[in-house]
Amino acid sequence: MTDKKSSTLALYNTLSREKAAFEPIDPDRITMYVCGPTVYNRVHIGNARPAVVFDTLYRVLQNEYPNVVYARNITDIDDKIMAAASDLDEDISIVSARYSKAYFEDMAALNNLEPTITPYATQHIPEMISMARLLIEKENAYVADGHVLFAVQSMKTYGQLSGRSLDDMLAGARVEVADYKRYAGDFVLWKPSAENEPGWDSPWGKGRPGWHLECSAMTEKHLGDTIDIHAGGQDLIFPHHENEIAQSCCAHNGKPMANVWMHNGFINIEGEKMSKSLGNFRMVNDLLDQYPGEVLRYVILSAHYRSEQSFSKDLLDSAWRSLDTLYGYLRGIKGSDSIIGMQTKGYKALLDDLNTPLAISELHRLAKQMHAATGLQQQDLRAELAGLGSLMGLLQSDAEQWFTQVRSSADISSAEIEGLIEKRQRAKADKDFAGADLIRQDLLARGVVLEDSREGTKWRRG
RNA sequence: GGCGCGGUAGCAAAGUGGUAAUGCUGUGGACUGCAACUCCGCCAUCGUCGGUUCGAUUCCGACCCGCGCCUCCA
Repeated sequence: MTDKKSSTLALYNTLSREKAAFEPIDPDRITMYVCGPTVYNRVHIGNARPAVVFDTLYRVLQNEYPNVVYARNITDIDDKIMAAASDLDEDISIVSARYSKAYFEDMAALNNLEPTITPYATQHIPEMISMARLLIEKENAYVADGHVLFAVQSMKTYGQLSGRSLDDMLAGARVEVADYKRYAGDFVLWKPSAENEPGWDSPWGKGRPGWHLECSAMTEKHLGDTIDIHAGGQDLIFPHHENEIAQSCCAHNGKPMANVWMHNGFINIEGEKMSKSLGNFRMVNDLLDQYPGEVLRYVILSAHYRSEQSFSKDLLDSAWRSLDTLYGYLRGIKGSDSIIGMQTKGYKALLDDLNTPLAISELHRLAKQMHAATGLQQQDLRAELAGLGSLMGLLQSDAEQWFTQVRSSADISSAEIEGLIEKRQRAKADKDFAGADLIRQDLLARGVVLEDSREGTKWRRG
């Protein structure tokens, strides 16, 4: 942190379609908003990508600036949650509480830091109502049939983020034209709730907010009218972010909602987008039964965030082996220092629009170099490796634990393993190699790999 | 139909106007009682065809192929 900054953070901005140097509105208070989950189910690995990617950005920003305010919301009122609640015959608040808790657990398992603020939609209903009201006053919105609708034609620049004209948008076949809409592209700010549906009193009767309004209201309240960075998955560009911009910009007299808009690519399964409708999604918690969270994180960070990313069992296994190699180097070298070298190739890679694949290659380079070095130099390299890893949420576990941690209740205990290793040691001393090999094979069959070295026998669960 | 992204070794994945990082896999060897780990080495001319250039995978154009968005969606 004492290094003087020589490089600058450059980020690709969806709005301008180019990479540009990041210029904070207020260097003493960086503001970032990332769209969080709608909590009606467990999340899949595709939902985890933005969380991991922008968590990494959060870490880099924290290293660059003294005060970073990172908000990631929970959408806890939505028709899908209502549907899930009705299926389960539970109150909507029970469903959303269960799945928001599950989300936090999954995100923590992936080594994501907790955001500074986690706003809940249902706790911001008054703010949403007042924003909808303001938009009606400014004639950007109108009331029709119990709904409040945003009139997209009232905003000249509507469509800028996604690069579409109004005509283009309507050319698509999927626009549902409700008869109360003045214009087919208008979207809902507030909609009426039936007696048996959750709702809040409003000037337009009992109802609930539209999805887009939630994020605009929460961003305004916690971060301000114009924020530094707003991020999410590519599929949010249109309509979600486009509509957020429309709402916030019109409510704030034309001020931009965010200076930088960032969007991560999708995760593909066999060349196709992972999605709930295709049924090819992998739930994070299911994967966590089989892989350490760090392996999932490594996979996510091994591709650039804007690219689409392949996902398969082979990749998970390969990532696991890569981490084993890295932790293997770390295993024999004690030390707890962590230094972030701001002039290093790895750090510069992260500053360059989060080039995590390049930064990971630096992790490997540093680890090898550390392995070959001795003494003080080795300690320095170890600290640098830990420091670069810390920016990506990698390599922060204890190396010994990484290899020996029990992963399932069916695992053989560490004490038993060590007992067998001792027995094998005696067999080897007696030149009973057949007996020694038998023990080794037995352990291998039970998921334990032995590694002999001058310092003795190391083992790992593999 | 409109808008956008991509095609780099077996699998992934960076990158650059001057003959292509890194990881996993495979493979030859060293180490080892044998293995495992580790170490040394090997394995691609960057979708196709043209153009610009002394020189292009990297710039331009055309074409082929794949993928995404167009109000459920990270």
